[in-house]
Amino acid sequence: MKTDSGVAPGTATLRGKAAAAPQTGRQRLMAAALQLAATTRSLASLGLREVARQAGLNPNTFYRHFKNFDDLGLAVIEELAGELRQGLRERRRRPLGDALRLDAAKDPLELMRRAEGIIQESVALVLEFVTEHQQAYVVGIRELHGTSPVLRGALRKVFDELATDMAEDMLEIVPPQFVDAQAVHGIAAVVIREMAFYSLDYLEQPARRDQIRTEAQRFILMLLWGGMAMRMPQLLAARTR
Amino acid sequence: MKTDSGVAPGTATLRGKAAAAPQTGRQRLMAAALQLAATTRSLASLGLREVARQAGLNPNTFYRHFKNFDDLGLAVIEELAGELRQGLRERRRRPLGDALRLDAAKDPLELMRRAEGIIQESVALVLEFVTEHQQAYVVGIRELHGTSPVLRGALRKVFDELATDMAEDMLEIVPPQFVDAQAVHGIAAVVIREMAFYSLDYLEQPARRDQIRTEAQRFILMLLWGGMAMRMPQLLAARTR
DNA sequence: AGGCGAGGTGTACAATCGTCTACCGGCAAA
DNA sequence: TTTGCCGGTAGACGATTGTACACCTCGCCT
Repeated sequence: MKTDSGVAPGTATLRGKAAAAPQTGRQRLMAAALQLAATTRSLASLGLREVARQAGLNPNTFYRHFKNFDDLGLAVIEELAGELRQGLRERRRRPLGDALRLDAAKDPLELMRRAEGIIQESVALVLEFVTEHQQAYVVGIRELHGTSPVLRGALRKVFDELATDMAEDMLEIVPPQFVDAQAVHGIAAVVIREMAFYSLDYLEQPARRDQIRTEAQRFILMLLWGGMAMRMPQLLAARTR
Repeated sequence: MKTDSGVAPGTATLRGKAAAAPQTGRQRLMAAALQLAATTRSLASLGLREVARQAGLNPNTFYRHFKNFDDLGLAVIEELAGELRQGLRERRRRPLGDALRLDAAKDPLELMRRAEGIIQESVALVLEFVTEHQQAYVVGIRELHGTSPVLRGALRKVFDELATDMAEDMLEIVPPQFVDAQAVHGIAAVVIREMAFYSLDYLEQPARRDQIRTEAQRFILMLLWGGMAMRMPQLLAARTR
């Protein structure tokens, strides 16, 4: 393995053979970087030649498409963020028929009982999505605390958008007179972040998956209870007064 | 800057001059690694020569003390974890006189009102401690999601110990009949993790410090409310039934 | 007095890195 | 038809890396 072009030198003349992957060079580089980052090391610390080798391309080709490594990172994030956001939105919409919408007129206890079911499905959906996009998720979380301020900023924005989406959906489910609208966004942000943690565990410890799932559900439910209780402390006080 | 020994070649004959830092070589290497990791890049991706240069030592000296980079990382983590845990414990004990202990006989509303004050102090203490150990904290969080399974495991254990400490203290403050003991540990774990996030923001955005502080306080309080509400749902239901 | 191991230094080497310059095939616009 | 550009390759450069081998010098133990 002395040559730089690694797996398949693929001189231009042989390119036509077995073209099972009609990917453009740019996509191949991004995929290679993602795979390497997920298994080997941090995105920012990848080698230019390393990525090119993994992609089966000449090191110089990298320059044609990206100038920095931050540039590549941003492209990867942008692509994956779009996919993730859209995917989550689609799935989260699906199981919520009108039958599941919580009636504002019901009492809090009944509300929470039904919220429990909805949360159960939502958590399952997120975890399912995560397993399908394992690489992207691991790298995303890694880079969220990484060394590149550019990537960190981009990822923070992505997470914030996800939180906004989730808050929006939560407000559709739980009527606003039970929880503070601003608090809902805060809850969503925390949930998104914590789900990242749970997801890592979920991916790495397949044996504990059920336990992690119920743990995540309990946590979200607790946050919801907390939001309600803070909004209506008199409910808690009602009994002792 | 062509030489490897960087700042001060410090040949053995000149060593005596201005020995303001009586550090052993091992400590110097660890300090150098920490500083580089905090400012430059991930701990695992540091260069052997780079660290030695920063420490003002010969590259080969590294081998005398550590074999892997994981080895160095573990040493750094171990040292800092002890310091952090002890520091936090000391400080958390200080402001809690008997006067602040919450009486189990009081009603939940009064309990939460007083818990608010305690949380306020606790958050302030953590953030103060974080500002003092900025480097260690940043690196710790970075490496918690890093590429080295060894370091990740070690850091996870550290965070878990911190959570256990916090849970212990919480149970001293909030009587167990108001919250589930197991849930308290869960709350503490989440709080520790989230405080890590808040701390990063706190360090990076000095202008928003006050806002971040109150946000963290609100979050913890909400979790506490949630824990109580889950323990005693009949309190919430009491009003509407 | 002698041995010896721990901590430190210097030199050397192969490998890899990022980057520069030059070359080439196809394809689209002129 | 020619021109120009886009995506790809080849080769070479100096710099930096991890590691191996050899040497030195304390302090401690016997």
